[in-house]
Amino acid sequence: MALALYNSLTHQKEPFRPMRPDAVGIYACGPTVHDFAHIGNARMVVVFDLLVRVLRRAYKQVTYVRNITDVDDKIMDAAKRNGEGIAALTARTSAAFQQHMAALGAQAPDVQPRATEHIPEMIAMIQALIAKGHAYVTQNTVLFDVPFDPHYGQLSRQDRDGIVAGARVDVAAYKRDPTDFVLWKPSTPEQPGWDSPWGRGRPGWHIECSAMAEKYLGVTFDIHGGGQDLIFPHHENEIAQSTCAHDGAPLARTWVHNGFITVRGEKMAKSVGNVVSVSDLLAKHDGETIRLTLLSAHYRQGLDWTDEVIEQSKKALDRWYRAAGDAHAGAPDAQFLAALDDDLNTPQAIARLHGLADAALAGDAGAKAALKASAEVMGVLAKGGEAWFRGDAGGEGAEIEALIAQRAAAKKAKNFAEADRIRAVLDTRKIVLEDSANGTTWRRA
RNA sequence: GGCCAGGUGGCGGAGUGGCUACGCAGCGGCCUGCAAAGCCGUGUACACCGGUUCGAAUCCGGUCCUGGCCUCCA
Repeated sequence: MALALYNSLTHQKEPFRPMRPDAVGIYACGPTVHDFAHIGNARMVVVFDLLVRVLRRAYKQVTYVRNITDVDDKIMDAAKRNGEGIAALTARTSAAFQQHMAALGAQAPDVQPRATEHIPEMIAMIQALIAKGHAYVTQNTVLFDVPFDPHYGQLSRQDRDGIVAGARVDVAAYKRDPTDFVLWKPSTPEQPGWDSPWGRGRPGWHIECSAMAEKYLGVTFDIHGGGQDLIFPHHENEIAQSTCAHDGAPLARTWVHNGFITVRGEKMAKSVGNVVSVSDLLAKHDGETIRLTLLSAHYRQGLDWTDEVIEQSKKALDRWYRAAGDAHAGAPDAQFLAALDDDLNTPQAIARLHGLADAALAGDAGAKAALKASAEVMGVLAKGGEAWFRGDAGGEGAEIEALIAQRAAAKKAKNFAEADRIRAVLDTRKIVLEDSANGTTWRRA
């Protein structure tokens, strides 16, 4: 079965057909590195990581570009608050981002362009837009002329009147039309800035993605995506800039947007004070558990982040590791792959993994190998069973084995009170014992 | 107000015009010295009201409710 994806541009699920037979270009809007990544950033990363893994199985050459926005007002504010230079801040936060996403099993994109390293490309695109009459200069600011673009609003299905009517922000006086948006704006001497035909300044938010996508993927490419909040205005404006700069050539053929995460039923926001950071989660949970939780709901649905859903994912992984932890990966299961091909239907794919685990636990070696291989396509079950259940702490091992031996002796002597006491002691240390015909093994809870 | 998603059993969460989703929790049992793990069995679901149909939770119309976006946002 071939891959089908829901295209937010057409509002329907479509068979995916790349522009070239063996090569796919995909661009995802990455983080603005003003702070450490939160679980919402992570969902986008994990969803697109999975999409890229699925694409790589089907196409020889997949080019995955995910940008890093390292010039932005929030970054300037954060740097000021921390008494830290902007370069130091973005170096620190983007390094942490790489680390945290790797811990979630996300492979690095092929290209991770930074906005600050592509200023000339942005200036060139802005100049082209001015030359074609799609942008105008006023007060050292360059603005995109929205009413001049008849196709504006096709992605978000908003017309100009609706945008104006719903506006929550005061319209800057220098705009010809309330919907016009900034391509370039002046910087004060203490703000980061670059020389340009319009004076020293910095780019607007949207132009970086248009310029960098063109540089690395060409004028028109296969897939563009990000969180669904980016549909408007960010992606709408990208489409406007790119298509107008490229004489009507579309920016991307398929648009993929992932849903939002709520935290215990509430919107996750700084103002609510419930932002869940990836680094905090990694301190308490294995990256695979977090990854599976992020994939436990379909990517376009909302996902409510609670301790219960994390616990469920942990239990699922325990079971799968028990069923196939040390197996050699075989070929991934066909039903599993079909579920992913169907617009990344991870809940159905996960259901299939449970079925394979049942068969594997019943002694089916083929199911065991298929479980291992299938789960690895999803980016989980990649460790050995030993590593999963016991972790790296080797120093404790000998001591635990000694206690297990003491308990075995007590059991042999029918001294069950002593045997249970030893088990209880280990239990307080979150060590669980499992007796079987072949002896006793231990694992961390 | 405009645009877009949704409302499924105690919870999480797919799907479908007629056939058990799946998982977690619960309950009963097997196994076990007792547990853990594993295994077997087990329950009430498709927001509401109409309509189409042999048959709808699934299609159509209406109602109610929830969430997101409407120039900071993954």
